[in-house]
Amino acid sequence: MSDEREIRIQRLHELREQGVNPYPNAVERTHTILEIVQHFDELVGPQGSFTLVGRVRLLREMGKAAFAKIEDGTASIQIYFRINDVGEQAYQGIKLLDLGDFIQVSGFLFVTRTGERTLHVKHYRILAKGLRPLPEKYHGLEDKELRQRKRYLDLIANGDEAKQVFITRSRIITAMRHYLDAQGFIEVETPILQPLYGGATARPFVAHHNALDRNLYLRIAVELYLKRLIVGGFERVYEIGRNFRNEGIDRSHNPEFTMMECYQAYADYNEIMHLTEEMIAFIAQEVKGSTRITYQGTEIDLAPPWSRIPLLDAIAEFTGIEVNNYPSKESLAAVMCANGYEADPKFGRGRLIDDLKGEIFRKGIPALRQALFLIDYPLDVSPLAKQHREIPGLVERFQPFIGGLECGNAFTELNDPVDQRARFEDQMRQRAQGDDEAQVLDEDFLEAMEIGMPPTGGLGIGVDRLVMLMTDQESIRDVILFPTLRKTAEEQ
RNA sequence: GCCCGCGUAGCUCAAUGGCAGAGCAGCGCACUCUUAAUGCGAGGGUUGGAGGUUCGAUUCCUCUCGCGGGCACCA
Repeated sequence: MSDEREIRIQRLHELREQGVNPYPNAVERTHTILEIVQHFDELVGPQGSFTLVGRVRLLREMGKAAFAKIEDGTASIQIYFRINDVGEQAYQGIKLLDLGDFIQVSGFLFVTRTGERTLHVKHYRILAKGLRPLPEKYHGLEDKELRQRKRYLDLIANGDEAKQVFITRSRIITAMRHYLDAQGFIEVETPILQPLYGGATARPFVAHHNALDRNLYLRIAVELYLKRLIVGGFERVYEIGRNFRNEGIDRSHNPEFTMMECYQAYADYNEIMHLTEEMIAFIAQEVKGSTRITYQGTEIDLAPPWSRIPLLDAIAEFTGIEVNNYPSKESLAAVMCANGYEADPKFGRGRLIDDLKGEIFRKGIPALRQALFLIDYPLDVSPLAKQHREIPGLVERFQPFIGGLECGNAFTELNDPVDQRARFEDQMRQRAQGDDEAQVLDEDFLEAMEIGMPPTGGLGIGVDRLVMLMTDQESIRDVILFPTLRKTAEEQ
């Protein structure tokens, strides 16, 4: 490795000795390569003069002529050097060029004998010298670890395919903003460093602020801050931002991930369900040109309306367990074990029901791979959601599932401060019993709610998972440019 | 955290209880329309790391690090 680097450094010195600056400040460029490629037929001919820039991706020397391929951010094109045209001295300079160098080339356009559109170079100069070799040109970079650790190499070596995921990601977020803005939502920014964390069931990362000499938490959700803004009189707010949860890493979890949360005053979860399916269908239409997507081999139509399935009905249908027949956690745990499911006795009844939810998705049932809403969840695992208007023990909560991926969470927000305090106190009891993921009581938030919070519907969407769906990626690490990884051997 | 799999040259991959190989990249030479250019030549490795078994380990065993998959946890 250092061999090749040494050689390139040597060439760098040679360039400097010849009075050439290998890293000039100013660049000339008349066209992007894409502009040239798209209008080639109009521009072709020996009278033309075009100046392009790009990275050298291929270099074939043939004695007194040479072909290369350069690539800018838009496209790539073949270029042709001939000793008669660039001059002997400049031609010898090609020997100091390496794959990966950036160059600026000027010349006219022609078509080679074999039909390749090519720039015939009259003048060139180096724009930036690369000191390390690029990944192999044919197979590209296939090592998943290297692709993630050194994303720049992935983007170079695997080209359009690698870039497309992240271009689509950007478009998805843009489309999401357009949709919400058009619905009258305003985008806000709330603290990432929080004195108390809340809004989700998760362990936080802890940071220390030196000047204040206190710990702050990286947010696990933005929920409680957005609700304060609803109290403050904003009717529709949203935030798209990073959340941090101190938990394991797997195909659908990264410790830092992007979530969109929105809150709409005077709405309930039925209206939010409508918003959710409309928004995701809109995004698909904008990004894919269709509401139909294929995820991991399954065709999914995101066009509304999606089916709405009460959670307990789904569990009954796909596990045979009628949860309502087992009103205590002991009886539910017993029937779960009898049916071959694990039931950890330290969990509450709602949590057992939530586990059954996980089980039905693990079965890979085709009906559950479409876009759907599971609705009406147990109260004790939903401390921020309002009690169901008709069914005791449940709350008005739903989760959108697409392709079997849980990609959000929403409810009719609890706005009764007395009930909210009781729910927090229940969470604190669970915390005292050793559940370190139970939510913590936020007195300032309760005070806000006591000022008066209108009936409100709220939604959180896991943006990374939405990107996975729209780009047909099986791992969240493939839709995050720099996913969280372990330390390398050198770092330890 | 637990279980399974993987880790060989810069990249993509072979191989074997007995001298570790190929293609691409790099180096030298030749070649004025190439297309993963071609031909000739010479290089390149602590086989992730540490230890053990063995006359001999890259191969077998133990530990460890990293990656992937599954489980657990969560979204």
